[in-house]
Amino acid sequence: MKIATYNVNGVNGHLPVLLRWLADFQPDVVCLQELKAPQEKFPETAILNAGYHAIWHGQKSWNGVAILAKGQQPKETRRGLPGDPEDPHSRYIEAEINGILIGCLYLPNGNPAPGPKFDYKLQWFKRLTKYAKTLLAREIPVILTGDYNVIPTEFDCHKPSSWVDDALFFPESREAYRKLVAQGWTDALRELHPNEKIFTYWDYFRNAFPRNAGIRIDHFLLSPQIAPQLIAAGVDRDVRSWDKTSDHAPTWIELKSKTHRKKS
DNA sequence: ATGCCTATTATTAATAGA
Repeated sequence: MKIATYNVNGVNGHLPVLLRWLADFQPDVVCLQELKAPQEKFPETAILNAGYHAIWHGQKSWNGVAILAKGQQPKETRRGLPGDPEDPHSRYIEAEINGILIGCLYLPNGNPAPGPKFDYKLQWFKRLTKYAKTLLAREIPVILTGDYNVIPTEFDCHKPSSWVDDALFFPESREAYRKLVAQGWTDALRELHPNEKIFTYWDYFRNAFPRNAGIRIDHFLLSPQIAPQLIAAGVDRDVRSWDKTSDHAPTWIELKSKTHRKKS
């Protein structure tokens, strides 16, 4: 079972790239962020024609998240994080698929930092961390994936010195991520590739992709009830080189199916 | 130190992204 996360940076603006990638890669589940489309402008028909059923939470201009499942309807279990009913941003949606609870999140960017946007980022992080703890307490297979907008360590970026004034790399952001993972989550890509430079985002600026000046900010966190099934993880870097592409690349994991697990 | 580039919304400039 292949599960991917992809910050599309405009689901309509980059629809051709999304459809081409879906056709090539054939993931079973996809979490999308930055739809940048209101609820009624989600390209449901095009995605259905590609073989995927979807749930989504749109928003005009910014944010927006979706979960796609190949050949089946995702069973929605939540939209919006608990803790602030007034929060107007569409940044969290959750579904049950094949007995796995999948949370798709788009954590706030937080720039410029410090400032009110950074405060919002840390507040949102707190809500996520609190909610994540309740998920772990249920002792079920859970995957929290998406654009965390956090560079976890110096090793997760091309040149740490150029990110020190950025909300993605602020000590508070990294500490919040560290605390979240320390609840008992497995950072899937780092787990399987502890010594590899892995990037999921490259600036449109500065010729960043050809220079491989990237950062790792799209993450998969696995609960202990699903982590043992992790068999592969990676980034579809090629997609970042396509014409009219997002500044993120699709990031994915592969899980052993339960029936196979019993054999090994 | 700053802007670089790109998408969206709304009119050619502002805002946000990271």
